[in-house]
Amino acid sequence: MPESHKPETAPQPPHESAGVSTLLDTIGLSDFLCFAIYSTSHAFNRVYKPLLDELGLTYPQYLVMVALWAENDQTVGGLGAKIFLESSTLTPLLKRLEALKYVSRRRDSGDERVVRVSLTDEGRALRQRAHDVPRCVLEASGLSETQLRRLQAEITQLRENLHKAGV
Amino acid sequence: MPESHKPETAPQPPHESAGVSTLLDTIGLSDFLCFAIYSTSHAFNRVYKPLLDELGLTYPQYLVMVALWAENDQTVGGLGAKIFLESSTLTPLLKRLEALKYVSRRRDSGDERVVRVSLTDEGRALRQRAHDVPRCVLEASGLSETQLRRLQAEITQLRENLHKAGV
DNA sequence: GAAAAATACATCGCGCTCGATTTAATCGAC
DNA sequence: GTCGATTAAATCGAGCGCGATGTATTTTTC
Repeated sequence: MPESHKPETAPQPPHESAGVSTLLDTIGLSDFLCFAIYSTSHAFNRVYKPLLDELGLTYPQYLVMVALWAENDQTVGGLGAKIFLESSTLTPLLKRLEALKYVSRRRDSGDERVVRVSLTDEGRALRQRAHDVPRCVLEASGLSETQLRRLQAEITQLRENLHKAGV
Repeated sequence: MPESHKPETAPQPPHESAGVSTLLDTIGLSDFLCFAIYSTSHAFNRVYKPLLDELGLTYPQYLVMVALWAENDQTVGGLGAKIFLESSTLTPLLKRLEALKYVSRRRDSGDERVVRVSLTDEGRALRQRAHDVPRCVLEASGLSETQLRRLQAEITQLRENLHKAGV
């Protein structure tokens, strides 16, 4: 717990030529990568919302559907590992998808601890109705597919780093 | 509402040489930029949590404190414009910061509609205790400051694009 | 200067997210 | 086979986030 003794509060002009530690003292919100990610995540959500409203889905529900369209019949834990969500988040979310008739939830007959999540016919059919969603979002992003892929790869790498650090 | 009639569900191998529209049919979660952002946002949160727990703050509360350290005495609306949050989110959050004695909330005497949020002495003092947080997170990110700044700028641009699209 | 419109914040309901804990089933050691 | 440890989901409480709505104050319009 370092106890430096420097002046506080007043909006200081940024020191362009300062070293890292000094920079970290004088930065504002806009300098935080985490804030850029945080706020962009919300911005994506706002773009998705009107598109997903038509399907009756929220964004995390949509992610689950995408995962199931790619591979049907997954466990709660398996979905959580892919989407990085805990069962405490997924269980109620999946119950809502079940209430919407898009998925079914059944205990695995071989291992009664496991719950298997599968697409219903309506869940499968939804894929067609959701067909244009990624294209609409791609357009809203204003990025070329090349830019997008590079950015996607860099951020995914960043996520891996953070996971490793979070041991 | 496009009504194509193609086979569904089974995990198809990605067509490396396919055009955009076909690509969008066969992608999985890992191909979505929005998912990379979404999951990395959560990953950041997990890195921040143990650091902020010591200060009694959540991540969005920390953002408000950062904003106030940069410029004291801001309105609810002004904070919301910077952090991209609605009053429905900020009002209860600010009340919690007030309960923690880090900020005070007062109606503006000139315009009684406005609530001004200011740092308390404890809120100012917290800045010292939070001094190492950005450095810890920077280290966890595993990025050089150069990489970090470039990525931060690109994502901020992306956020601006999404805001424009979301008219 | 009174009525209408706009502004700033607060309230409410719903869903997401997590950590901590609980419950049930399976696996391992013996 | 039984006890203990492990595993998989579910449950609970707290906080975030938003859209819709409400309330009080200000500004605008006439």
